[in-house]
Amino acid sequence: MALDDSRKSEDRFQEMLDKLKSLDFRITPQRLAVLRILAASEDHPSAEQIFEKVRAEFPTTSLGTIYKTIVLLKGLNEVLELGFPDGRNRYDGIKPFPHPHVICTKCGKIMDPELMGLDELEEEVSKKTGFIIQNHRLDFFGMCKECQDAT
Amino acid sequence: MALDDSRKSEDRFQEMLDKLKSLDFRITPQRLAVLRILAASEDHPSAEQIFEKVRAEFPTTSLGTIYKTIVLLKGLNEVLELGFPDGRNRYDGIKPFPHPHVICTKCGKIMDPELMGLDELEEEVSKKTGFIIQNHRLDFFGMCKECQDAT
DNA sequence: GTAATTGCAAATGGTTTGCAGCATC
DNA sequence: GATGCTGCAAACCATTTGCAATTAC
Repeated sequence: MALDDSRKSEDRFQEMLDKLKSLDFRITPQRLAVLRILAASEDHPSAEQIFEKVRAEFPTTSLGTIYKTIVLLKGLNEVLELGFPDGRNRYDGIKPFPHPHVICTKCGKIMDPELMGLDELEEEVSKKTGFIIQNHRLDFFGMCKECQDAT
Repeated sequence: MALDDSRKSEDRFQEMLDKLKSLDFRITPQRLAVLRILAASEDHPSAEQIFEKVRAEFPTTSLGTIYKTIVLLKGLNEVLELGFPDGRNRYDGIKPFPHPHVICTKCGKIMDPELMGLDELEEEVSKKTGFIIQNHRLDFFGMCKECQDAT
């Protein structure tokens, strides 16, 4: 991880921690571990993956606590849940707002491409349908460079 | 339903039926019922909703058979599955290819807005990430006109 | 001290699976 | 008549829930 990334991760961790403190939620070692991992994970980890990492530094933690912490952070808009119908949900604590994703259907890698023009699309949809749009989700599915080369 | 819609629905039904026949799948009353309902449903029904409608005309049908038929049609690219992480999946047998959806978070209504420029977006993503894109999913979430007025 | 949080275990629920009997071709 | 399909019931499995014990404040 580059110095710049490590700096961003720390900032993001502090941001989430401040939010929890300001709302009088209790700061437990388990929650701190989840925050630290979410702030440092560029790879959109699953609940299970977060669990394994938390366990490494705090072995008594249970999976239920991971889920409860995620629910809490979702409610505070501090983590973005990428729900998938096969039940393998993934989480993004770095950019906890809607943004497009590119997902490798072979290895499961998830990346964030930078795309313009989504806000305009949202406005177009609103005009054409009369909906008040609150949220969106845009996923592209395909095969990543590494998996292509591995063929 | 307008005459035009009823005509389209019949065409679509025939299209799916022909596909099943050409591939030597057996034509059962249950399958015919599912095809007819999918071809006529603009509202992106759930498996349960398809089940209820099939049951109305063919009471011994089981939910398992509905799911098996859906799996079959998915494999033939004759139905689009809109999977949701809460397990309430919805199906589109009329336009069985990726297209954007607008979803009412209050009443569950799903509409198809006509949007341009998605193919270009797909190409942009491919260039920027090196992925070969095979598929995509674009959902907008919000509140429909009727639910706004009901407030 | 007390109210929130944890850890454990059981429940949830849409979908999938296995299999015996039945219907299609 | 052989094979594929149906109906039933059990299994699946990530997530949620209930509750007694523990911990942050």
